[in-house]
Amino acid sequence: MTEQDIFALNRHWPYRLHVLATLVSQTVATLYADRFSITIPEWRIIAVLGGLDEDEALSGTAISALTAIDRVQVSRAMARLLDADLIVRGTGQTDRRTARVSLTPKGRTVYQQIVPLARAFEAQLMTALAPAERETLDRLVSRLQAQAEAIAALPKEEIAALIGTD
Amino acid sequence: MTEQDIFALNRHWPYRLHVLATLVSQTVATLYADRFSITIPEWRIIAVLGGLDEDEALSGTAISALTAIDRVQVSRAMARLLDADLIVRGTGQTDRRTARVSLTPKGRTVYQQIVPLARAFEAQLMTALAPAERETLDRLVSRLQAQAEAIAALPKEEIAALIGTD
DNA sequence: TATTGTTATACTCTATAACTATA
DNA sequence: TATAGTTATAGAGTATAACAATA
Repeated sequence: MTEQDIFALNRHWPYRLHVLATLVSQTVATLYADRFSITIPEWRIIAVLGGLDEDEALSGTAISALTAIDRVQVSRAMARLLDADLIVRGTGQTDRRTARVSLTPKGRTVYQQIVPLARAFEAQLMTALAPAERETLDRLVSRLQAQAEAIAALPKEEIAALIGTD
Repeated sequence: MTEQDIFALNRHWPYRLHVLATLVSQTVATLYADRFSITIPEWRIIAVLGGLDEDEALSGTAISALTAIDRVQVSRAMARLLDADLIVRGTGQTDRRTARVSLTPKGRTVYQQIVPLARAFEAQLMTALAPAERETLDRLVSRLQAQAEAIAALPKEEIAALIGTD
């Protein structure tokens, strides 16, 4: 077996992306859990609700799309947030199947406290890169994300054909 | 609330990294599950064992370090791999606490089949970037990884001090 | 019939602690 | 006492399916 035939896991992009994202998520998750007793999915829901005007609200489906959390998990995270009195939910006026979810005053307070924390953590992480490098990373990661979405959207047989192993 | 005070989740690096890594992992996980009935942690263990010479072996602790999977999860993934007859484990000769884990012939066959699949998938993903851009991404992500590790290694109080919110 | 959302099930991940065997 | 590894427990993530209410 020659040198280049050995598979180096730590040079493999799916692995590297997972290790980095997991380390970042876990560090942030610990911060949020310690200070606000909320999980990452709960934080993401608060984050999208916090951007709304006072009279606005989102449905579960909209929250799912905006947070990349699936419907079932949104439903469960919302149950916890309701229990903690951080969100309220009403019923859609025209379509009574849809929920109208928004932050309570208590939820808004958490939002206002957690956003500076999220930004400060991100700033600390990104000190590793110069501003121009951050823009480069932004561009490259956006293209990778688009490619990953394109591959994931294919039927399984087409993925198999694409990677030439069927 | 002015425009820039609104927190945009989809511009937040911890979120972006997580979404990308998760999408990639899930797509790959489905491929591996369909063809080899193995999970991502199992694949990673096979990947590091596959790089060994015939007479070499790794301990559980070494596997844990090389795969970024914690001891407990390594133990459980190894139990599944033993059950599937993909690995064997002996006992260290000098230190009988340590395991000596290596691939079975069947495990080596899986390794030889799955590595081209992993490489082909990665190649498809990385078609989004030109070779020079891949090198740039490599460099930037390595620096981010180092910074994330540096932050995660700090005691909680120091992280709090670092992000100036205590 | 299709969609919104909840509930059920099952498996994996993650973290912690307790435990054993050995050093 | 410390380390390698396993087992137990519990909370959270993930995927699927079934279901109720509504459209």
